[in-house]
Amino acid sequence: MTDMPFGTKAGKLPDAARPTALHERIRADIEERILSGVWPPGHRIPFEHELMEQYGCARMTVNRALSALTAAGLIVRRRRAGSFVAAPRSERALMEIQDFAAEAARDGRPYRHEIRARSVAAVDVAAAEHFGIPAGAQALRLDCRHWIGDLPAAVEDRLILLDAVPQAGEESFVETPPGSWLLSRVPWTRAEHVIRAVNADAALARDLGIARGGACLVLERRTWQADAPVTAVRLSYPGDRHRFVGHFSPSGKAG
Amino acid sequence: MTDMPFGTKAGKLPDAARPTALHERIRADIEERILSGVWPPGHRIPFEHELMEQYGCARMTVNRALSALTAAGLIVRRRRAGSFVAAPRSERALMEIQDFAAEAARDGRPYRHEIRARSVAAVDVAAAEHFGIPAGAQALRLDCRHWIGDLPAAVEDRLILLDAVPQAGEESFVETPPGSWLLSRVPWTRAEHVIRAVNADAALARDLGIARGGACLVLERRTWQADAPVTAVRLSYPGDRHRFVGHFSPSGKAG
DNA sequence: CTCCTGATTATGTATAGACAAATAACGGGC
DNA sequence: GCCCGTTATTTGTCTATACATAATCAGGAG
Repeated sequence: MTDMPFGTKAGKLPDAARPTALHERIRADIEERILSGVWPPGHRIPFEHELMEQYGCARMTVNRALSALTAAGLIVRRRRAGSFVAAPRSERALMEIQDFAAEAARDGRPYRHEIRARSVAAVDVAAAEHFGIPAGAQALRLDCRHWIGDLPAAVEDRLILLDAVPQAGEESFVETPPGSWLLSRVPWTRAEHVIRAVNADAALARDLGIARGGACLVLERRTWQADAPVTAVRLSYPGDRHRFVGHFSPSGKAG
Repeated sequence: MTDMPFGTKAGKLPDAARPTALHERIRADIEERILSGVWPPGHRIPFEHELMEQYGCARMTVNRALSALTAAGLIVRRRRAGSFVAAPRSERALMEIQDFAAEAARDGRPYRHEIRARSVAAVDVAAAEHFGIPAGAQALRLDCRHWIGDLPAAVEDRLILLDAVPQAGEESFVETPPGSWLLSRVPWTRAEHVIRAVNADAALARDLGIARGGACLVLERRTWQADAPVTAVRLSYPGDRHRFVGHFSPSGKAG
């Protein structure tokens, strides 16, 4: 290998558009395995030493790829121990707003949730319209209410696509609310949030314990894994008891 | 220098906590100059060659710092030309939601805004309370309304601190609404957003052309530049005509 | 004057080697 | 068995060098 010219490695594969730089390709390879779930959170990824041999390159090149993944928050590195797939980021900007347990803990008030309905069925036209996803696929539908202290904090109407998350079918969600459960188990590649304000109708007012017509925050979130929908949720909060807070800095990290 | 051990450079300054790694320090130094406005958008930062001499290190070390800044979107690099301070990011997650002109353009409807009040004064106790910033400093207070087509889209109540943005005192904001004006001129280091839902009182209902008690989205944003407040704004939107949309992907980039 | 070409220059990628720092694992002393 | 210091391993940082790539610029041909 000592005679091998530098820029000539990995000979140009006849493949389509691949990342041109080797460190980029290594990074993409690993990222793909993490996002696809092949390497779950906590999994130890190969040592720099091993990757270096696997790709036939210098350690600096591998290191560069892993540093990028570290910066992106996808892996965590520990000297002497190795590099590990990071726990799915829970606090990415708007993400944090559904972590009721954490919010309650900050205030020193007890948090709990109740599952009010749970069913497995194909996504019908009404549900598809409601959540903005295609109809037909098998999905778990959950109706859930969150409490902080003795006041309702939110009503949650959620769909979990069983194609993407088959193990959700076995889960009761009595111990862990569906949001946290998904957050800690399922990596996502894209998420979309919509925030609206609505006046509570009779049912919502009753469920949230507020006056009819009271202003409510509605958060709709849809999450994809490589263009396949994972989950869609509509969370309704009493407007006078809940606010969404986001911190930003130019580096992109949440505060 | 050939005999100089590697890790011993820059001898430990008696300073307080500084970034430990040199590439980290270079990155932080440059970031600071960009965010503080010393190097405005478009400014060419020193060549790797120059920085390398300035810090007495190898090019790889400088390159690493600049690569990080590129990944963060703070600089843009062009071969043969050099590295330049990037234009302020305009679409960072929630940031986009106030760009009425863009929103209107998407829909093909005309956008306009009106300045309903404009005054310069020291921040009094009531305003300090209202916006959550310290009282005392000289500030420009703006009351503004945004229209999309012939419907009111939002009411804006804003404070611009003249210590941080002195040139705002000379600006009428008739051509460019204050949000866009600030976004394109003033870099920020930290921003905080709060989103709430409220029932419109009589004044707000009148200004937005909605029924009294109608649900409204309220966005409060505060922006700092190195711990000094830059601007604070409260935007109120009709809940049935406005929604906040955010796209996220794991790499942290907005979609 | 225009178009093409080649030189120049700054960034992009990669190497091989070296030392530093942290820490998991091992082994000995009690 | 438990505590503690030593060792080995892995990541973190940096160097000095090399060649690749892209874009600008100057010069020459038409």
